Amino acid sequence: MARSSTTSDVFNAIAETHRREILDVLITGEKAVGAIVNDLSMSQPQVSKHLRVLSDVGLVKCRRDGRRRLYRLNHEHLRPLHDWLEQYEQFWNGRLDRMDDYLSDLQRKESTQ
Amino acid sequence: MARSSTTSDVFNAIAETHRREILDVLITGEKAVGAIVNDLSMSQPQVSKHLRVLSDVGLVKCRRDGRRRLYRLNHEHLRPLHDWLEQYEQFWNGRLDRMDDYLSDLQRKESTQ
DNA sequence: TTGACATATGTCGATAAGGGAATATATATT
DNA sequence: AATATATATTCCCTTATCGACATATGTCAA
Repeated sequence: MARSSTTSDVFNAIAETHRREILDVLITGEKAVGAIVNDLSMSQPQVSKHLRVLSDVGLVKCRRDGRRRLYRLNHEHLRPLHDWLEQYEQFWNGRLDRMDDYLSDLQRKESTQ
Repeated sequence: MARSSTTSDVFNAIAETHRREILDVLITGEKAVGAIVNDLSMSQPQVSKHLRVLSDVGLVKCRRDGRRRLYRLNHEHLRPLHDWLEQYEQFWNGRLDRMDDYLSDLQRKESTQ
């Protein structure tokens, strides 16, 4: 068996540097494919295909505007990643992380009330 | 060019379900390869190979103990993931997330003092 | 309608992944 | 020394990736 498909889940989808770059570009807001092509140095077909993958896993939504297609982030679908990562956050150091711990505790307490 | 190698960075390393499972098992603490093989339903060579990948990207550390090898998490190396994800956290909803925002603000303020 | 523009899709080649089975290596035991 | 145990490595196979290039699809404008 080969590696699991990039469209199988968010983890595989964001494993690609270029796809993360596309998401990063979309943070600033809705963008047409051409705009993304300009921002990053990628061919148009390349961008379209990566957008397809991102779309398949739900990380991105599309809207037509004339002959252009405007893509935007669909942040909620990064949840699985966030949730998985959260298990490990307690181990990190530094001020912000101690804060995170505090938050987790807080949430834990709330959820048992 | 094909997809970038799993050993190239953390993102690719954790794209594999089995590798995430291994990490999850190691959350409880140091474990020998055999123990991991027992916990998950994977062959020993399979586990060893995945451990190799995880080790290459630094997500896991190894220690010898007789003829066994004890593996443990190396949480800090999940940082890149955490940092990348953080950009998107502001968009999420719910109580905990509003808390996260609050924390980010707090840190931002502190860093500019 | 014809042509320009924006985007999507298909094909091909090179590369590498992940699993299975077999085997190598290292360490302990007798 | 011989054997058993624990783990790593190698080889082979099937499959999917990503990028390049070419082409199809869809939409607007004259």
